[in-house]
Amino acid sequence: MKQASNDTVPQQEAAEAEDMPDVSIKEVARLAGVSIATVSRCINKPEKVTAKTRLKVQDAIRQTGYSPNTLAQSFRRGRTNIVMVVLPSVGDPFFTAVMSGIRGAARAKGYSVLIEETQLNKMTADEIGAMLVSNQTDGIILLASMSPFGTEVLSAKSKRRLPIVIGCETVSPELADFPSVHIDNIAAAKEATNYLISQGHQRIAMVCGQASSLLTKDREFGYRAAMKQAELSIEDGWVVEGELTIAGARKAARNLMNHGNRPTAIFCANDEMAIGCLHEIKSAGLQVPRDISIVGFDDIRYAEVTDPPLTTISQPAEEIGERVMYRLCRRIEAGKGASSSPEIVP
Amino acid sequence: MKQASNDTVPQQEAAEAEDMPDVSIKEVARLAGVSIATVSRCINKPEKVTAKTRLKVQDAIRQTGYSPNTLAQSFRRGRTNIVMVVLPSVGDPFFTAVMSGIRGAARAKGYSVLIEETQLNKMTADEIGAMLVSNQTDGIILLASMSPFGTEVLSAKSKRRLPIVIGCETVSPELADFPSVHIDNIAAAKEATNYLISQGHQRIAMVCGQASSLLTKDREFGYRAAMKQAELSIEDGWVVEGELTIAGARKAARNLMNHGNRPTAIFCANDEMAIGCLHEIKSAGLQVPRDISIVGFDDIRYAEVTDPPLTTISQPAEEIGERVMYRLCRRIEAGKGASSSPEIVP
DNA sequence: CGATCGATTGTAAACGTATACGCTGCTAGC
DNA sequence: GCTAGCAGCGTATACGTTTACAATCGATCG
Repeated sequence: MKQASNDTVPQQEAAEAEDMPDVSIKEVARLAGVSIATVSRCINKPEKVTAKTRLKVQDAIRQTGYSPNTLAQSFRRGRTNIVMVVLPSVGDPFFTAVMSGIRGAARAKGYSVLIEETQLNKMTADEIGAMLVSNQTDGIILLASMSPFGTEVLSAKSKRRLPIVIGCETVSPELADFPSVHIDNIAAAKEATNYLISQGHQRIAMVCGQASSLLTKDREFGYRAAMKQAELSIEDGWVVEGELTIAGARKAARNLMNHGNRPTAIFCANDEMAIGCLHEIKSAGLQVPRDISIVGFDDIRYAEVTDPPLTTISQPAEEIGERVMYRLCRRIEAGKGASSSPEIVP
Repeated sequence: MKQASNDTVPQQEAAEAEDMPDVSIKEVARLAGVSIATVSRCINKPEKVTAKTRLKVQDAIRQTGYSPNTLAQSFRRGRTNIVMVVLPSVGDPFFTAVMSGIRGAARAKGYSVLIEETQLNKMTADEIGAMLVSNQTDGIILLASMSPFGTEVLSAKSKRRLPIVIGCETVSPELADFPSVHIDNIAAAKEATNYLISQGHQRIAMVCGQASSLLTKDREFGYRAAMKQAELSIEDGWVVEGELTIAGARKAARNLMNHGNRPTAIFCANDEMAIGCLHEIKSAGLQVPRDISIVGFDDIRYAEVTDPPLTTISQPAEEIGERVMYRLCRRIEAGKGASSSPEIVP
């Protein structure tokens, strides 16, 4: 299990194509015998140029191996065609699926995607602010709650007119102004809880994430609502807050198993935690679902290969990703106006 | 399970800070009563400026809410402080872990990370080429094999002097010039196979990825070497090539279970496939490891929560990520020269 | 006190592209 | 054949920043 590295410098340098370090539009213009304006037009608005000159220019481009300096273009146009996605962790398969949708839409629209994580290397508010304000990007998709970072976002947004769209995460009051795409987490959590109730469970616990995650808080809210509606009581200690990781879930599961009034079912705020609970419970010698039932949330692909298969609430992750990206694109292209009316989709 | 969207336009506009759409260095200079050069120096080389003027300038900056135009900076400096990472799929937990290392190092060095996937939306060679050549980035980390995409990389590299470092993926001959960081996959695969042999297995199969992935090919090579060394034969149909997904692995597992001479052990090229095999075999009513043993590769975090726990070859994923990023940084900073001698690390 | 040198600041050019504006030449209508 | 109109192209400027070089200021030393 060794790690090997080699670091040889490429030697075959002057190959068939003598490498041109920096061929600019000027060189192309000179070679084609036209002005740089014409070259620029050939590239960006070919219909504004005669077929003849277009050919000349295209030849020159091919000959020089010219490709426009993206940095200069970005600078001139004030556009980078890069969007930033802020999410808690790229390790979460759910966000991975959302990213997949975002990326697909981004590719279709000609954008690159820059990813920033909030959880991984605990960022400071300053870092977040700097990140958002460094306008290397044309817009931002927030999949993570920004609430721990104060209102930096707001100021960033008001100063630079940077389009921001929120996905997945429920919108906190101070961000209510931004467009957002997400499922109705409260309703979905109610559904999950009702499912357990319909199976005859009365002592139902919940494992959710930290308070900073509005997402899981909404799910907790739905759970409590469903319990109340069914007139079932929630004992102290049945709602466990843990890190949104396997390890965090294990700890939560231990707490629940040691509870004086042990629940017969657990609703987990996401699948990763459900998987952690499942394993911890089985490790403790209990059986699932005979002794304790578990329901997860997100329907990540590992949910199908657990033993027993995990019951989970499915989110159309990719679709959410696509939608949020397209929404952002509209925002970017529209500059500022053009807001669409709210949509509801199944 | 509804999807709700709201798209209201922010209304509270002229808050306390009247938003300045585009305050440039000129405005700051005017306000501070100095030249723009001095302002620039205050920001980039504060030691070259008197404390008094520095204060004046800082005041002006605060007053105007100025922040440098990153696009102009990038253009001027010819640097974006963005690096690109090309990988097969962000969904793979192993690459996620590598990314985590990359990202940590990137943050430390002041870089943002732009991620591109090759597998997800099957890219054409042209797309890859365009991606690589659009020099919005200061350097590229290749975690995915570029072999399906021909030599675009090479030409991109020779034209622009774009630093490229390869990680994880074994280096194919035409890319041997680039620095790379990876474990010895052949040795690790041998180790895995030898482990199974030491457990008394004689009929050992392997599930690996497509031919395009040199990575899994190397692992196959190691497997074959170990088998040969132990004088064990490999029957036709024992080496199954499948997609590097759970579904792909299931199919492979079915093939192996239906094999006339059914193997007693399977070595999988990665954990995701191992998990797929595991589940498919259990679904077929066989027991693991009683009937068939399974060994995976990568040690992703879901490996610990399978039933039974997965035996797997661990890679220092984060460390690889860190190393490859630091290597790239050196490349970027050194411009062109400064190659270090090969290192071997446990 | 004056000259010299170093520290500090200002001036101006450059990076590569996009485009507003003006000029040229062509075509068509009379 | 002349002119009006227009398509095609060139000239020149702007974008915001960094930096080489010049200029200025102050201080120190002779």
